[in-house]
Amino acid sequence: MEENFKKLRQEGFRLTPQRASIMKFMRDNLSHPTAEEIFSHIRKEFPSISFSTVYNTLRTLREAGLIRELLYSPSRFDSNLEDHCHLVCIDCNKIEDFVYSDANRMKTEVSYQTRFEVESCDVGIFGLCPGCRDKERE
Amino acid sequence: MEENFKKLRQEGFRLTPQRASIMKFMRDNLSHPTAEEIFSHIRKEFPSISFSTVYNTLRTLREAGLIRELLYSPSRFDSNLEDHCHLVCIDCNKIEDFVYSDANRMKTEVSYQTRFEVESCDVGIFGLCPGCRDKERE
DNA sequence: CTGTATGCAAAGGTTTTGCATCGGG
DNA sequence: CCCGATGCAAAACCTTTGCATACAG
Repeated sequence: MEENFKKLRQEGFRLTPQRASIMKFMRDNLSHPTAEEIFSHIRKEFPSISFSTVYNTLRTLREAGLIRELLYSPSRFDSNLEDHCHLVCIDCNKIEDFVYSDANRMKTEVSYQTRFEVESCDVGIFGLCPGCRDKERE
Repeated sequence: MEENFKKLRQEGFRLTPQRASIMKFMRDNLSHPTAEEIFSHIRKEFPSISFSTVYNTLRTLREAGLIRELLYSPSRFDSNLEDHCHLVCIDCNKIEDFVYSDANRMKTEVSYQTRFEVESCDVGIFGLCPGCRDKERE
């Protein structure tokens, strides 16, 4: 935890009590909470905290590389029902397909090792598409 | 395409010109369009089409099993920065982790075979968690 | 002290819903 | 013909932004 506080400061952000509380909650919580869930929990300790502080803090933590966000918004629609990877550009938001032959093996592994009933899967690979990568280097 | 029309009807939905047009657009379009992009395109053919028809149609096509939707909303936050799978329950929306050892190999494969600069990945496996699976069978 | 973070309210963007009318089967 | 689909408007939901105040460094 101290390490995370240090990293936050190294990235040029201040360590406020609200931020520390959210960071602790995230560390102790494996359930991938939504902003709403985080807000509800933190409010017990900081009754006056606002939604915007929660959102701002989450963005800050994301920018400091301390958390990741699972997000597709707006949602996207795909008529390709075969399991395949999506190469998602974090800059221009374009999505390309990438055929990944092991998708089925992965699903089988989950079915085999857990009691989860697998229906479909989506592999998102996030990064920079060739165009945006070149732009970034200019 | 005829096959898709047939399946739509088999699932108990009507085939309207608007739906047929959206289905054709989805089939010809590999770019994972958003509802807004679909709306803009379909409006050229049906100037009077409304956003709600687009959304309703997309839900219908999803329910008929003709398209899939890439969506996490509201977004979720994860302090586990290691690459891992998420088992997402499509009924109760809970997310569990599943360690998938091949995540790195997958990223390497993408780096190797494409000019995409990989930063992170997220493997979503969708289905029913044990609890909801049992509930469904009652 | 200085400038960033907070809290509030308001706006922005995305998706859903209610309802009268239309039209597919 | 009937019931589901459309189109419109309004609401609901999720997230971001602007601004005055508070407080971390």
